[in-house]
Amino acid sequence: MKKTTIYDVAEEAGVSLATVSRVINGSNVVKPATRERVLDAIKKLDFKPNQIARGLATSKTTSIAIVFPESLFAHVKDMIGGIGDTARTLDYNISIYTTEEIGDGNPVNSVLEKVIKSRADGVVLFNSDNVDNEIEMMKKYNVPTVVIGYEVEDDNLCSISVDAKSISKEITNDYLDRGIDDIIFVKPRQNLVRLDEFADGIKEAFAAHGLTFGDERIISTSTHYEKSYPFFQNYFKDHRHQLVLNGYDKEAVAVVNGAQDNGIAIPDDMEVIGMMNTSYSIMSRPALTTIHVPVYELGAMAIRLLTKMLNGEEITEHKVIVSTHLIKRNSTK
Amino acid sequence: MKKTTIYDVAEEAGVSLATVSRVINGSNVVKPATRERVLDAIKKLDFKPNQIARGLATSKTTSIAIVFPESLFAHVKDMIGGIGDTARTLDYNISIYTTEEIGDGNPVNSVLEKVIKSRADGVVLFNSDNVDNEIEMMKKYNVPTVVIGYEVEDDNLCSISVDAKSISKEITNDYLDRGIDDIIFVKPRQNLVRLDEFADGIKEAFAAHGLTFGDERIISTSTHYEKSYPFFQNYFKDHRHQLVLNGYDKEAVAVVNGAQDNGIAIPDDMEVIGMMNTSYSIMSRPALTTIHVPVYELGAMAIRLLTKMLNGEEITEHKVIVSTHLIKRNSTK
DNA sequence: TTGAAAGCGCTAACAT
DNA sequence: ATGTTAGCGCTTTCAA
Repeated sequence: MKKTTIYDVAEEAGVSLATVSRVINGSNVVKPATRERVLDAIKKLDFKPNQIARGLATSKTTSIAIVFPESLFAHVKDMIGGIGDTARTLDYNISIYTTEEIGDGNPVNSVLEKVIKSRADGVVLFNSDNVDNEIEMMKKYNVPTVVIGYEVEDDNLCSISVDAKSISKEITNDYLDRGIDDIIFVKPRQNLVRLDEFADGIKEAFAAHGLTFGDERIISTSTHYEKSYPFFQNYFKDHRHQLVLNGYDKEAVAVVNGAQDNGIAIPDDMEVIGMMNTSYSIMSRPALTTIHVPVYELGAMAIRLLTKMLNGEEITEHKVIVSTHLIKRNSTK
Repeated sequence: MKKTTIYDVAEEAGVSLATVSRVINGSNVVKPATRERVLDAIKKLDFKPNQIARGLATSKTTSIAIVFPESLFAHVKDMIGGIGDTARTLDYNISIYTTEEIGDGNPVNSVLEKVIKSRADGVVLFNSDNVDNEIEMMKKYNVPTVVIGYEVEDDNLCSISVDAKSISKEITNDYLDRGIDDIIFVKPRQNLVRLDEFADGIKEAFAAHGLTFGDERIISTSTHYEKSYPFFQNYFKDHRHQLVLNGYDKEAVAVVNGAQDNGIAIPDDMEVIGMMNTSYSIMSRPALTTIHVPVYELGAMAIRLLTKMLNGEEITEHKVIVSTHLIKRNSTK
C-alpha cells in the first residue's frame, strides 16, 4: 500500500503540486474554488503531508530533543508535563534521549550523536556530571540549547536554574538564630538542582554565626528509597540531630520513616525539611515541610525560551534564576 | 554556518558521495584505503549524517511514537524507563505525544495527525477512552502499533495487557473464604490497567460465594492525592470496612492516611491493598500490601514487540497478557 | 571497487 | 492565481 503523496492530491484535484503545497501551508493567494478542490482531494485521499520531506526541504524538523541522564529520571518526570504541554501548544514535537552513565563505549556521546543526527531544531539539557561536555557538543553543531538546573549563557544558549543557595541560607539562618545548630544535610547523589550551592548556603549561614558547617555533616544518599530508607533506619540507631535538611522529598521521607522507627518523634525530637514539594511530601506522615520548586513551570519556561531562540525573538534574560519558598507542614515545629 | 553534508566529505576525501554513503552505512565493498580516507574526512569535518534526509531516502525514521492521555501520565512515567532503555538498545528514538481530553477542536485527532505526519516507524498506544479511535487511525495509515493495557490483535497490531481479573478474584476469594465480606473497591478514574476487569474479578468471587458485589461498593476517585486524601479523610468519619482494594497505590495511601486520621488502625481495624507496587507503597506507613505489576517490563516488551513487527520477524503472541502477584507488607494482616 | 544518476516528498523561488 | 523547476541530503540501482 503506497502512501499518498502531494502528487496524488495534485492529480486528483487537477492542479500542480505547488498549488497543493500552497493550500496545506495556508498561502492566501490560492483561489477559493481551487482551494476547495484541493481540500476535497486531500480529504478523499486521506492525505497527511510527510513531515520528514518537509523537514528536508525547509531544514526545520519542528522537534525538540530532551536529553537527560537516567538517574535524573524522577525529576524530569515531574517537569515533563510542563515541557510537553508547552511544546504541544507551540507545535513542536518532543523526542526523549536518555544517557546512562554506566557502561562502556562512551554511551553519552553516542546519544548526543543521535541528537545531532536527528536535526532537532533545539535541545534542552539537564544538569548532570556531563553537562559541560554536552553543552560543548551543542555549541559545536550550533543547535539552540537551554540548560535546566545549571547556570550558563552564550549565543544560542540559555539556562534556567533554581536559586538553592538563598533558601538554604535563609532557613539555616533562621534555625541558627534560635540556637538550633545540630543540623545535617542529606544530599542525594543526583539532582536537578545544584545541591553544592544548597550546601554553600548552609555554610554561609554558619559562618555568619561564627560557626562552621563541615562536610562531615553532609550525607550523600542514593535516590532510591529502597536504599536510602534502610540506611537511615540504621543511621538513627545511634545518631540524633535537631534538623535534617534534604535535597529531595523522597530522601526526606526516608529520613522521617527511618527516624520514627527508632522512636525519634518528628517534629518534636527532630525537624525535617524536604525539597521540591512533590506529592511525596504530602503523603508522608507527618506531612513534610518542604521547599517549593516550581518544577512544571521550569519545564514550560525552558520550551518557551527555546522557541524564542528558534524564532529569533528577542530574549531579555538568557540566564533565568528561579526562586523558591518554604512550605510549612508538620515535619517542623 | 552551513552544516557539513555528505558532499563536503566526498570532496574532502576525493571520492564520490556514493562512496561516502557506503562507508557510513558499513558497506563491505569499499577498499580499506578508501574507507580510511573517508573516515578521516568525516572526522576532520565533524560530519554527522542528516537523519531526516536519510529518512526521506529510505522511508524509515527509526523513531517510535508514544501516545497517551495526560491523565495517564503517572503510569506512563513508571513505564517509560523500560520503553526508553529498550528503544535505545535497538537504536530507535522515541517521541512523545500527549493527548488531552479536555478542550475543544478535537485535540486528540490533531495529535494523531501529528503522529501520522511524523512518519514514525511504529507507535505505542495506551488504554484510554479514545483508544479504539486511535487504533482505527493507525490501522488506516498502516502503521505498526502496540497497545498497552488493552486487549486487541490484528495485522500490524499487538497488545500487552495485565490480567487484573485473576488477581482480584483470587484475593477476594481468599478474604471471602475467611468470612470477610465488607469489601470496597477504590477505582481511580484513569488507569493503565482495565479496572473494569478488576471489578469483574471481585464480582465473580462474590458470586461464587453466593453473594453480590454491587456497584455502590465501587468508589471512583481522582488520581490526584490532593483530592483523594481529603475525600477519604471525610469518608472514614462515618464509614468502616474490613478490606479496601485499590486500583493504584497512590489512592491506597490516601485511604490509609484518611482512615488513620479517623482512628482506624491499619491493618487491625481495616486492611488495605494497593496496586502496581510503586515506591508509594513502600513509603506509606504502614507499608502497603500491593499487587505487583511489572511496569518496566511492560514498556520494554512493547518496544520489543514493535520492533519485531518493524523487522518483519515472526511474532508468536500478538496478544500478551501479563500476570501479577500480591506482595504482602503491613497494611494487611 | 567506484561513480553517475534517479528518486524519496516536499518547499520556494521564478515564470507565466 | 497557478505551474515549472531546482533543490533539501541522503540511499540505491545501474554502469563502468
